[in-house]
Amino acid sequence: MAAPRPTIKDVAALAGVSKSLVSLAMRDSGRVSPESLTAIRAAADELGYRPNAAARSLADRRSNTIGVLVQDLHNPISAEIIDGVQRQVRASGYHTMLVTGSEDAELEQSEIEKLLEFQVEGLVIIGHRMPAGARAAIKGYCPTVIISRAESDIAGLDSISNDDNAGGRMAVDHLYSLGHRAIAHITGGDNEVALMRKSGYESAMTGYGLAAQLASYEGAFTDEGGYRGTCAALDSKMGHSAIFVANDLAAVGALAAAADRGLKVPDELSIIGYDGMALGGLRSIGLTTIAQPLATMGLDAAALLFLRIKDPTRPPVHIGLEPRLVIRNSTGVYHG
Amino acid sequence: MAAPRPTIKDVAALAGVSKSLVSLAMRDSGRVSPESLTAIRAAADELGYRPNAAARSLADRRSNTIGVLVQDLHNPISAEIIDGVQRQVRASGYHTMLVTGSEDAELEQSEIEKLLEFQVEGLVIIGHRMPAGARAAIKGYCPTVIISRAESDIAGLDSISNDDNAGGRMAVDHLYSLGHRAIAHITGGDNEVALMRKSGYESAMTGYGLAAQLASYEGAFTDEGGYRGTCAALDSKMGHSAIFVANDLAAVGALAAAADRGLKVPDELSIIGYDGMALGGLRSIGLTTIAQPLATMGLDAAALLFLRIKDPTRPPVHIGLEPRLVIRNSTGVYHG
DNA sequence: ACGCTGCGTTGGACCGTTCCAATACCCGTT
DNA sequence: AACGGGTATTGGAACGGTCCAACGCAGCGT
Repeated sequence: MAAPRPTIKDVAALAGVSKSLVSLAMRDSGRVSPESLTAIRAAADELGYRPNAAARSLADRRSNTIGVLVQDLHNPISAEIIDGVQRQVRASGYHTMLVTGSEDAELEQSEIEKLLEFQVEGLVIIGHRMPAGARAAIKGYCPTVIISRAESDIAGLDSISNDDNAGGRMAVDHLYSLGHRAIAHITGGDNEVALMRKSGYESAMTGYGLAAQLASYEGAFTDEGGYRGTCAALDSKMGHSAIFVANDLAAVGALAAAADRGLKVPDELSIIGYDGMALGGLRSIGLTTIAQPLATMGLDAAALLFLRIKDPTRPPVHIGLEPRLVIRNSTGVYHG
Repeated sequence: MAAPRPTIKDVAALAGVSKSLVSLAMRDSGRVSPESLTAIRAAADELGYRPNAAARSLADRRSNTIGVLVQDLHNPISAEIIDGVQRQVRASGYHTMLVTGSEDAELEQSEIEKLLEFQVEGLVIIGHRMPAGARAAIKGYCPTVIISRAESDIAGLDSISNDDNAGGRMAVDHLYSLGHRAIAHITGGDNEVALMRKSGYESAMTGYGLAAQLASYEGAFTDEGGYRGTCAALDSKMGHSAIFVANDLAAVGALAAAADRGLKVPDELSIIGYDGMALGGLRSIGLTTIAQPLATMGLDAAALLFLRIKDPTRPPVHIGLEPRLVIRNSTGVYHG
C-alpha cells in the first residue's frame, strides 16, 4: 500500500505523451488524435488514475461545487428538499457538498466557513434559522439562496419559501369551517418561520372574531416540542377542540400527547400540522396538514442559485410558493 | 462585486510581511512574534481573508476530510447514524463531506468518484447495498468503513453492523412468546441485510417447529414496500396473526395497511419492525421493534476509520453490535 | 571584538492541475 | 523545392497554499 496516487504525469509517462495532452484527453476536449486518446485511456486505466479535484479547482479557479447547509437533518422534510436541490444541481453539471448545522450556532458557522474554504460556487441554506454571523461572511463572496424563509430584504440573498402567514390562516380556516372555535396554536419557537405561522393563526382568529380564544403554547419544530406544547394546551382550562401545530414533526408529537390522554383524534380533538412531510401521509398517521411543495422548493432554489451565479448583479428575489391544504384523518367536524 | 478573493499574498502585503509568515500565523504555529501576529490578524480581518482549501490540500497532500455516502437519506435512521459519525469525525479534527446515493447505481458510483477526487482521507458508507464497482475503486486507495453490513470478508474494508440474523430471530422469539404461530415476514428486498433478517426469521420459525408456517412476502425498505407486502400477506389464506417487517419504515407502511383493512393493532394483528428509528417511538406510532444502536454505530464506524487511517495495514475487522428488543404498542398477545 | 545560539523571518521550490503561446508535423499549393 | 495553413502536441507559467533551508539580528559567553 502507501502507493502514492498516480498523477497526470505518471499517466503521461506511461502513455508516452506530455501531461498537457493527457489533461486535454481527460476532458475529451476535441482535438486529440484517436491513437493518443486510446493510449492515454489505457494508461489511465492501468494506473487507476483519478484527477485531483484540489489541483483542478485551484488551476480552474472554480470548484464546480455547490454547498448545502441543512440545519435539521432529522426533520424528514429536509430529505425531500435536498432531493430537489440535488436533482437541479446535477442537471447543471455541478456537484453538491452537504454539511449539517445544528443547535450549536458556532459549529454551524464553522461548517459554513468550511464550505467557503472549499470555494463552493454557491450556497443553499435549508432551514428556518439564519446562522448568526454567516450573513456577513457570505455576503459579497458567495451566491446564496435560503430555503424556507423570506429574506428578499437582505441584499444579495435570494430566498424561497411558502407563504407561512397565509398557511397559518389556511389552517385556521379549515378548522373553523369544521365548526371549531377554541383553536389552540403550538408554536415552533421564535424563529421567523414559526412567528409567521403564528401570526397567520392570530390574524385569522381575530378575523373570525375569536380574539378571545387566542391561545399559543410554546413548542418547537420537533416531536418533543409538539408533545410538550400540546400537553400544556390540554392542561389549560380553555377547552380546546382543535390544535394547529407549527409543523408536522411537532404535530406527530401532538398526536402522541392526545393518545396519552386518551383523547380520540379527530373525534375529540382535531390536529393539523404544517409542512407536508411524506411520513405524515402514511395512513397510520394520517395527518391533516398545510403542505409546502418541498421538492419544488429545492429545485427552484437551485435554479435561482444558478441564475445568480451567472449574473451576480441581478437584484435579489424572493420566490413565494403557495401552501396547500391536505386533508387527512386528524381533523374532523366539531361535535360540541 | 467580482472582487477576487484575497489570497495569502494580499494579506502579507497589507501586513508588511512575507506570505510564509502569514501562513505560519494562520495556523498559529508558535514562533510568530506578537506584533506580527496582531498585524496579520488585522490584515486578514480587513480583507476578509479565508484560506483556500484546495490550495492547502494540494500542498499538504491531505484534505482533512472524510467522505460519507448515505444511500437512503429518506430513511430517518440515516440521520441518526450520521449524527454519530459526525460527532466522532469532528472530535478528530476532520471534516465531513456528505453525498447521497440513490437507486441509480451509476449515479452513486459517480458520487463516490467525486469524493475520491476530493482526496477524502476516508470513506464511510451508510447503507445496505454495496455500490457496484465501488469496491474496486475504493480498494487500496482509501480507507473505508461500511455501516450496516458485515463485510469483514472483503480485505481492506472494515465494517460495522448489528447481527441481523440474531435480530430476525429475536423478532420471532418475541412474537412466539406472545402466543403467535402464524407469523409472516415482509422482506426488505434482496440486499444482504434484508436476507440476513429473513434467514433469522426462517431459522427461528424452523426452530420452533413452524416450518409449515413460513411465509415471506416481498417488500422493500420503504413504507410503500411494507404496505404492499402486508397487503399481500393479509390477502393470503394463511391467517397471519403477526408480522415481522424487515425495517421500521416498512413497518409503518404495514400499520397503514392494517388500518386500511380495519384491523386493530395489536389486538387483531401484531407488527414488529427493525431498526429502532426515533420516529417509531412516538406514542402515536408506538412501534415494537428490534433496535440497532444507531448513533453508536456511527461513532464506532468513524473511530474504526481513524484507526485504519493511522495504520492502513491492520487487518480489517467487523464490529458486530447486539440488537435489542424494544416493546411498544404494536405487538400483543395472541387471542385465537 | 568574536563567534555561537536561537528566534523571527524570508525566498523559493513544490503540490497536480489548466491554460496559453509556441512548436512540430503533415499535406496540399504554387 | 519552398511555402502556407491547419492540426496535434508540448513546455512552462500560473493557481494559492505549505514546507524547508537559509538568513539577519539580538544577546550571550569567552
